[in-house]
Amino acid sequence: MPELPEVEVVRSGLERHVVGARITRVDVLHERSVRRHAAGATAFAEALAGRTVVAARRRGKYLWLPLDDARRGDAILAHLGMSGQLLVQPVTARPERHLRVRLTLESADGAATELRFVDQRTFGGLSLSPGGAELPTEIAHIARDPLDPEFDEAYVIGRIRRSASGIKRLLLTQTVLSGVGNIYADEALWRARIHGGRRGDRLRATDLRALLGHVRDVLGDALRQGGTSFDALYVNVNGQSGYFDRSLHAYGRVDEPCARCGTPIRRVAFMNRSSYFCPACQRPPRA
DNA sequence: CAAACTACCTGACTGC
DNA sequence: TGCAGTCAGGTAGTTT
Repeated sequence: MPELPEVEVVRSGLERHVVGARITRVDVLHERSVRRHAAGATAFAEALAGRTVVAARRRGKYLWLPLDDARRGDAILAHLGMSGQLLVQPVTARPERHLRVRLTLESADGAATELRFVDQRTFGGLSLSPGGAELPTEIAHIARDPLDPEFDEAYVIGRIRRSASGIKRLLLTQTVLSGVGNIYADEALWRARIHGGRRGDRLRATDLRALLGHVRDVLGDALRQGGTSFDALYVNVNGQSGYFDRSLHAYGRVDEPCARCGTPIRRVAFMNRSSYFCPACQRPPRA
């Protein structure tokens, strides 16, 4: 399940293997994967043909690939959703089961490869952002992520302390800070010994500073290990799985002993998904 | 305006 | 063996 570390692994792979390549052909095999491109699949394919990828950027879980011709200043915008993958493959490789969009590329030395968007659950997708080379307007509302050099911790703490929502819900709100999903939210809260149901406006600034430090650490740790992978749905740009799941302390560990105190990890329903926490280390707020 | 809820999607898995 | 039900969860859009 791609969160920020996984998306960053993909971005750096694209930077290495796709920047500088020219798009010679686009095949949209599943309309839903380009649904964010309002003009439709045919227009998407026609607009990309002949263009050259000049960079690979990221904010939170969004990726974009600015294209040549600075006057146009457009970019391919991508989100992996739940199960999306971007794979660089030789043209001879068999089509993947859930191959949705295929970009045929010609690198500077004339070699042909393919950038393939593969996505089982089709929550992800590609689109063309007309003026989005610097920051696509479609994601202007997405806050900076904790690994961004210009991440404004004081601003984020201020936002949290003015909200009556639970802290886990706030960590998942991409307009407050971006890049954190269910897995890393649970891990950071476990590290900080804070229960996800505690209200933002009832947390001390010092505790929030520590929590955001843990968020940064857990994202950084996962990034150094190449991202998390649970079910082979996520693989990086060359098809390699991450292995951070072995280092998780809370997420997915229901009934297993807490690594700090031995109390069994609990699982509770939360926003149509699950939250995992240690009921001893992370004291729930009064109802 | 903030906060909370729902639709979207496929495949692995569980229980009868 | 088959089949219905559950679960995984990020985001946009809708409702409260």
